[in-house]
Amino acid sequence: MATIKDVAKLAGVAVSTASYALNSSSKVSPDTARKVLDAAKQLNYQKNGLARDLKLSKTDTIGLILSNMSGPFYSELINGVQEVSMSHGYGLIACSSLNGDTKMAHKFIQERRVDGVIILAHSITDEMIIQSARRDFPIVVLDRVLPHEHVMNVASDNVTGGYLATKHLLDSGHTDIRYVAGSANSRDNDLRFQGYLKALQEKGITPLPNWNIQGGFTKEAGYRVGKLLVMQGQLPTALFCVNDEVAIGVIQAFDELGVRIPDDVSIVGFDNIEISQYVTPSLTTVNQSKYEMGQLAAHLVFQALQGDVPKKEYILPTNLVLRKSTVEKR
Amino acid sequence: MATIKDVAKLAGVAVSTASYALNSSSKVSPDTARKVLDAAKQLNYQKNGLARDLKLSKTDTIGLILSNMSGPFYSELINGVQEVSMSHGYGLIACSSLNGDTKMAHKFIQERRVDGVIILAHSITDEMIIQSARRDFPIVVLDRVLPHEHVMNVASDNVTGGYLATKHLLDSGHTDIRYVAGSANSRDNDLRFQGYLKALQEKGITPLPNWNIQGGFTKEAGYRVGKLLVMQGQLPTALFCVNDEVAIGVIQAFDELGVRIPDDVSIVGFDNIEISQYVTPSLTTVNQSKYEMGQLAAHLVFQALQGDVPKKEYILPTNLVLRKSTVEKR
DNA sequence: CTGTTAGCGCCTTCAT
DNA sequence: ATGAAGGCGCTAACAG
Repeated sequence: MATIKDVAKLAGVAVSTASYALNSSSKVSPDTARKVLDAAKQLNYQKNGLARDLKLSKTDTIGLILSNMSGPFYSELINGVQEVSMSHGYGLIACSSLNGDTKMAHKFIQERRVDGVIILAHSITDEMIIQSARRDFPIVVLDRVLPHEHVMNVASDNVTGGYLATKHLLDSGHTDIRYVAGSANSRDNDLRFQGYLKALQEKGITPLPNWNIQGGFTKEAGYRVGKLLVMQGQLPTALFCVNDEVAIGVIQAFDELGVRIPDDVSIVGFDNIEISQYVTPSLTTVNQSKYEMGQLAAHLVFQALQGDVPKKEYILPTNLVLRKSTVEKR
Repeated sequence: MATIKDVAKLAGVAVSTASYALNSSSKVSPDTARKVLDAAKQLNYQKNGLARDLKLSKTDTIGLILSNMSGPFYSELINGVQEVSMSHGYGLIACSSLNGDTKMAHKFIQERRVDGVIILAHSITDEMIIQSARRDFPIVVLDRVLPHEHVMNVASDNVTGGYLATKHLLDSGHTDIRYVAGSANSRDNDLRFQGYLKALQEKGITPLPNWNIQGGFTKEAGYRVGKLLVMQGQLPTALFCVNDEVAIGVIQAFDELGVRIPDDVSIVGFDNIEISQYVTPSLTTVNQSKYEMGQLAAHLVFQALQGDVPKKEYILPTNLVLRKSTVEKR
């Protein structure tokens, strides 16, 4: 591998001059510049970015840590982050902590391989985050609350989302509305459940303990719950699922067992992932502003990087998307 | 930011000793190791990964360049790459060249910020790739042919895929089968079209020029083509679309205009993206082994990194997935 | 087992 | 406009 030294030698100039030329500084005469560039081409010179980053103590890139790079939820979020990063002349690299493998995340967060980081992965511990957040290393966490001088929190309004979903069902005449939960230790899950409870309470309905059904966050979990519900023979008239994937699993189970949606059971999901509009029946769901979330997160990183001290907590609105999986109860 | 020097000083040892301790080398006594680790904790020391990478001339991570990190096609591919990378103790970082922004890709490919790279993005030019491929910097390109000593090619069997799709339609009694194309300069598109032609020829059918319909690779393109076809009033009985997204766009247009699928028109897609099973009617399509593709690509990178010289070209099988968007012609 | 030291490749101040 | 030189933070010979 040719280094800048080789280029300088071949061009017959000093290293510093070569560096200037290569970075198109105006401090170098067009003539020498051309000589240097020629030499570089001849040697197929490629700059070592690591050396440059080390020297300058910055990478001009920000990192995005997801729990699963390929999940359906992330598409729009990524686009939001990407757009803003690009407009600031920064690059974006993403990694996942799939199966709890935090190795790469660790490299992002603890080893200065990026200038700032956005985290949407619960396998990254609060402790790890706190250890690294500094004025010159801003961290934005999505969907978790983590009070810290240099950590910013962005989340959707899960409570209102849960409330809207349940309210819609209530307004449609349903009274037996169950909640299909995600994992117990999830904040999202709790918040959505809170919204659900609030709506019920407003109507003076007290949910039975078994109305809160333990599920999970996956389609498979939803499928299992769906089957179980039918086999137990005690179908409610409406179901609010912690997210769309679960809802889709339930729909599939119901479909196989001859339960009609929405005629027998109305279903509402959460997230408004792309697939939700394509399933049959199309899924009524709570929309999160995923694209805006990505944009905001990235904006915050750059503000902090520029020395501003932005507000630390942000809640993005959610709204109900009416489709065909819910219907007025007759 | 504390450096290893600070840690060494606080622990009262030399930097090298600190380095050994921090990297849990056996050359250091448990006692000193503890001292060093304590000092590190006290200073909240965080290693500078860039310095380490520069010194060792390796990053232990490989890069994945996609044209759009958030496309529906990539999920499984990413998982395949990720799994293999992980099993080799390497990290994986991904970037996208969305809107032709090759800045980050450039950092991956030309600036040694990763140890090897997998490219599935046509905005990266062959020239750029050739410039960087070396024995110690393996590059795997997906869906393009690029003969080069240190570049490996992996692709799906697009021709057979196109053939199978068309053959299925033919076997179902269709004779007026049109092709909805992607962009003209796309190799995938050409290959799938070739398969289509081959199947027609076998049956002695000569396609009219207007059977090859210019579309694009997106849902919107498909939607436009769908509308156009109906407005022109000359519907074929079957359609083979360059990919699933286009097919879904067509389905949507047909649905809105009252054209029944598959009764009026049978439709076959390509890729078997996740959504294709959820649309109504579910989409008959050609499956690509996306997960295996990711695995293979990663494997090749690691083989090359270990000094092996793997075969340069790989074609992965495709197969037809029968669903409800096609039917026997009556 | 521990300390000294030479770079990895680059950028940039300071002289000239 | 160009050159010499220091140093970013780390690892790994080498010497003791």
